[in-house]
Amino acid sequence: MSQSANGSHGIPEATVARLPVYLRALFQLAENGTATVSSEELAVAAGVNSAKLRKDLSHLGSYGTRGVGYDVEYLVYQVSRELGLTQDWPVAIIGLGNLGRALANYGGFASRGFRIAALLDSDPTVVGTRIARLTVQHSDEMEAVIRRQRVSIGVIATPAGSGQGVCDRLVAAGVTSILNFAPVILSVPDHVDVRKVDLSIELQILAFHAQRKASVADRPARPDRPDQAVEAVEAVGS
Amino acid sequence: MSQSANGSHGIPEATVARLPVYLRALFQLAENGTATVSSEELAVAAGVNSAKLRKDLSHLGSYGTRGVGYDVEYLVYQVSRELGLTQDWPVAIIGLGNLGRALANYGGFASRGFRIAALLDSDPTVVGTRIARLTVQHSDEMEAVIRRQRVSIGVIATPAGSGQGVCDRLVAAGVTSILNFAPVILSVPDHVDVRKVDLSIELQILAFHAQRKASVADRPARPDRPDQAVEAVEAVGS
DNA sequence: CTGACTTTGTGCATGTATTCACAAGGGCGT
DNA sequence: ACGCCCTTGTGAATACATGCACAAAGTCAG
Repeated sequence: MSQSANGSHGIPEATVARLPVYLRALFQLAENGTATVSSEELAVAAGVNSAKLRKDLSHLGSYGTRGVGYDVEYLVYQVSRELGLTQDWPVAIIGLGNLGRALANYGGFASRGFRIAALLDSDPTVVGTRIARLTVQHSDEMEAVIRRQRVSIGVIATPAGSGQGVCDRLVAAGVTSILNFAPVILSVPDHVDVRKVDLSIELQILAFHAQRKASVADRPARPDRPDQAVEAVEAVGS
Repeated sequence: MSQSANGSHGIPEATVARLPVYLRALFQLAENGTATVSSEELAVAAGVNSAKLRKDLSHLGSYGTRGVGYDVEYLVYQVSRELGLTQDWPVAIIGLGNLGRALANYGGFASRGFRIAALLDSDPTVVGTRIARLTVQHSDEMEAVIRRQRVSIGVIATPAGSGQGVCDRLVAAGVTSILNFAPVILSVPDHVDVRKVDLSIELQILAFHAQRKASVADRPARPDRPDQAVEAVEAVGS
């Protein structure tokens, strides 16, 4: 076959970011007992354009059947494999405040290859407590725990102030994938991947669009309130 | 005409997504007492290329001074205003499981114009409890509460199964901005904005890159394990 | 007042992503 | 066995985003 596309470094970033969405839609279909799905149906379920979906899937290989569609189970396997979900990814969560606890208890976390292997915190009143069947260990043990458990993904759920420090120690201990929930911009060496999840940023983006909608709807003028100055400094830390 | 850019619908989406990051960097600088900042410095603090930063800011207007840089306080105000943060955005959180509670207690949430105005849940054992100075109300009250509090942004923190239903009710009650934490693809009318925050998706993206790194480092062959089939259906619900 | 120096704002080239539209390919009924 | 019909996979067109490189515009020293 004309195997071209699927090569080992050929998948665009935008496509990678959508594969998990497709995977979720596929699981839903499988749950419903659907055996076969067309690009159009899957695209609707995933909330994207069908041409985009087909092009995305074509980067993994030619797994559809013309005139029929895609076999759901087979496609689930191919996408999972491409994303690396057929192997085990031990995850460590650092910081067990409200958010860290929520993450530790979140069911969907553990599924699909991700396994919470360690919980770490520096607060002595939290260390030693059990959360989601694991005992919280002290941050001093970070390096040892990471090596022992072969942790490959670190989740930072600390206050902003500790974010960079924790990140540096994770990197030093050999972690090369980091998911950051702390509202701080992390700097890391090139070989380390960081993804951030930041609800404050998402809210601000929503506010931008909401403001636009409001100013269009009401009246094209007076979108702001010039009399009320913004309060200058807002602590970014915990 | 030189003034062109700043028009009422001229800001690219990619730029909007970065403005909150710049804002955070600016707050940090202001906290340090920095009065003026160059595009290069700000770019480093925000983790982007300086040309990109300048182009982004140029979409809001010409707020820098050549040879000097940007006045931090003034830029904070301009970016805040552009994002709509100079006005009040009442937020309702629906679903007060681990995640909802973490969000309600999250300090950074309340700052910068966002104000938690209501907490809603359908579980009778949760309704009536107080979280972060607010009493949890029953979901049945959703429409009334949203109108009374003039809620404009809804945060969905329910299990996946309830996500679409809650979303529909929010939309029906007039909410046009939704932040979705439930692992489900929401479908909404065109005039409604949805942003999703999905840690499982972020982890999968990290896994993809980690896998690539591993297979490049180890040996260019054998990136997959053909003997170990993927376990087929994984419930997506809570 | 002048000229050297700094940093912005932006034209242009390049790269990446999306979407259209259709030929290529495969199933299925007859 | 054949041809119709459906859906994939992809070339080509378009739209969007990034980054270089520099002229325009300001500061500041003397």
